[in-house]
Amino acid sequence: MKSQYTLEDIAKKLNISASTVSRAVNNKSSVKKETRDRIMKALKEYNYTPNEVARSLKLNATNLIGIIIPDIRETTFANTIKGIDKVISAAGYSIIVCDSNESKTKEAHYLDILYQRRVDALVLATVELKGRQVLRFLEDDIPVVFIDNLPKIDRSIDAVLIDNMKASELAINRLVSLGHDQIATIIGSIEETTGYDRMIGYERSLTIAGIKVNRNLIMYGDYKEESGYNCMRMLLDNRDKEPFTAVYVTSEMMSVGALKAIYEYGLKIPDDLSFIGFDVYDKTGLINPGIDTIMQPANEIGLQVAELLLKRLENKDSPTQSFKHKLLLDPYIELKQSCKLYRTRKTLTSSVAD
Amino acid sequence: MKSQYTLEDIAKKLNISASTVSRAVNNKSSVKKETRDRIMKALKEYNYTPNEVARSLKLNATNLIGIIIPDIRETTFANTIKGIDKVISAAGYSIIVCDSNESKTKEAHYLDILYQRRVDALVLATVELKGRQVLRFLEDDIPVVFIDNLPKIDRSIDAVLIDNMKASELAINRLVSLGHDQIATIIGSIEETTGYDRMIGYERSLTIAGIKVNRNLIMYGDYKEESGYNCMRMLLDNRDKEPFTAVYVTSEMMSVGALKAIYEYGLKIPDDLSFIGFDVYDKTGLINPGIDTIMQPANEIGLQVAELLLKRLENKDSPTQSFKHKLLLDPYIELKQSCKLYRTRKTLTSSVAD
DNA sequence: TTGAAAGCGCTAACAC
DNA sequence: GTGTTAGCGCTTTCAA
Repeated sequence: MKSQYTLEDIAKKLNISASTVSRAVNNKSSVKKETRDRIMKALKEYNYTPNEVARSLKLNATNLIGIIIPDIRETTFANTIKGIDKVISAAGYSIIVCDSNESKTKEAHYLDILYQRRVDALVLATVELKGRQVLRFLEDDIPVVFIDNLPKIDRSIDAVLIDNMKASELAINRLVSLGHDQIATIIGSIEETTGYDRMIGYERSLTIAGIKVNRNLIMYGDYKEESGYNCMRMLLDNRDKEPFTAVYVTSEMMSVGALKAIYEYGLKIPDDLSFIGFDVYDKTGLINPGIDTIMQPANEIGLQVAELLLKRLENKDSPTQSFKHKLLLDPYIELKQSCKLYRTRKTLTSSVAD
Repeated sequence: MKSQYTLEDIAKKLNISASTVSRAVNNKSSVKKETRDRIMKALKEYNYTPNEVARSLKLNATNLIGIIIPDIRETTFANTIKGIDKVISAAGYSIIVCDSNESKTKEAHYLDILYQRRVDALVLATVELKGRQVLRFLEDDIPVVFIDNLPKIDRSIDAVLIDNMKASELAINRLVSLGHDQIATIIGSIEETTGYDRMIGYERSLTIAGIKVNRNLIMYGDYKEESGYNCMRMLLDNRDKEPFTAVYVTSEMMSVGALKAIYEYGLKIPDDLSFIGFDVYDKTGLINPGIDTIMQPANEIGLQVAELLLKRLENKDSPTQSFKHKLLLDPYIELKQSCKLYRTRKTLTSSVAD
């Protein structure tokens, strides 16, 4: 008993036309109840399943969403994907996931593939800032939503991001409120909007708090663990000349690197140094001491991306340059035990923990 | 300037037939060099991209692999997907990822969708043990590879798993070699092959070591954190009647739950209790004390799945009941600081750490 | 070496 | 309400 029957097959068995069967399958207009019932019965009997490929070709829509991310193992991306999948699958779409492994070449390759596959929309956490390849999608009016990072292209685009300035504000305000006024930071590449905004947020919060920005306390890394480690070492090596009582590190892996450097120096957190990280996920709750961290609402990002996508997909008719959305979601801060009250210029033997 | 040209479009511009252009695009037999060059030039000029959907329909192959997993946020699954993607994308396939969220209903739904989409193959970490739905794929000779867990179906299937008996052996042998002979364990559901095998491995290793299995030291959970917590509490509550000096917990989230219970009781690891977990990922290295853990080679699993898949995909002609593979990969143990030497029946005040 | 034609499975005018 | 027809973009016989 063969299993892949076509509309034609079913139609023939019932001595009716394929179009009528199609209409019944898709609950389209006007099929006589009696006919519909016969069809439904046959559909079940022969275990008919529509062929999405043929449908896609005919309708010029694949119901497929392409997603390219630099590393699926990063909890924040996995969460975002999960959020997207949840909303989008309920609307009849599926997602093709591509892991560019932080490589521009692979990203470019995947963009080609996804274009060939005629995905209906694209979600992109790009590592290629020039974004030339993406233009093709935009020109064809294929919705593209950027996450995590914005490319430098001369065109209005859809994006769902966190408010990175606010992220830094959360961190700095927290430290300032604990009495810190010598706060070091490790920032990612300021070539990227993400890094740039986080730096601006850092500087602005300090300024607003009446604290002078000391550029010697700002280090620039590349989001990887090693750069966090190296930057932290440099800060610590220089600590007698440029003292600081707290440090704010702006990515997960740089946070990890920085913490390793700190522990290597034999320093205790929070006693010797207050620390705020970024995206330091602790699913297990076993990280000890717990690290205060700024977090992106990764799942929420996914949900918002999906909503935006669906909106775009529904209004495919709208003009090319329809109004684009740049959604800025709020980051939040997770308080654990890595920050401590600091009494400036006072001689308390031991400060009180928060 | 429109961007989606078809073969026909290109052919017309060159006053040749679409079939010739097709042949050139696919590097097929016998196209005169001169014609080929003209075609290639035009392809570039008009920025032609083949339409995979049409190709899929014609060739009855989508080059799409469906993957269904219970939770993409689990590091082990993310790793496996990454492994699969790496190999498979190099071979021209893409993956559709579906997160069943541990729900049988969603799993069933996704199976439907993937079947409709005519994926060329399926990778399945099933939560539905009966696996009726999967039969359809098998009947159509669509390759299916199981990971993580085996369904109870009466049919030979492909699978890539770890050797779960060996996993338990690694854990128990380690503890035994440290002198422990009262070893508790928390096992997942033994309805599933995974849990069953881990239990057998536990019992066998003890027996081989000449230690009598004490069933009161075996608890059964459901892989979730809460069950790990509850099981551990029961063990601890009963510890004066059924003493144990070490515990082996067989899943990540149960490990986390168990550890929380242990800490709540004010016990110190490894001083008061030696502990071996399962899949306790510590990407950051910040878990303190570090937890000894059995690990699945998740990325390697992905690579093997992909290789197996490609093999199946190449031999589509082979008979329905071609020889199936059950690949058992080796788990490994990660040693940190959660186990300690235990001198049975001796009165050392403090044991020596490993 | 190339072209014509058929057809993959489906949907949507359009006619009746 | 239903059937006929055309066609989505591609590949592949078969014939020239």
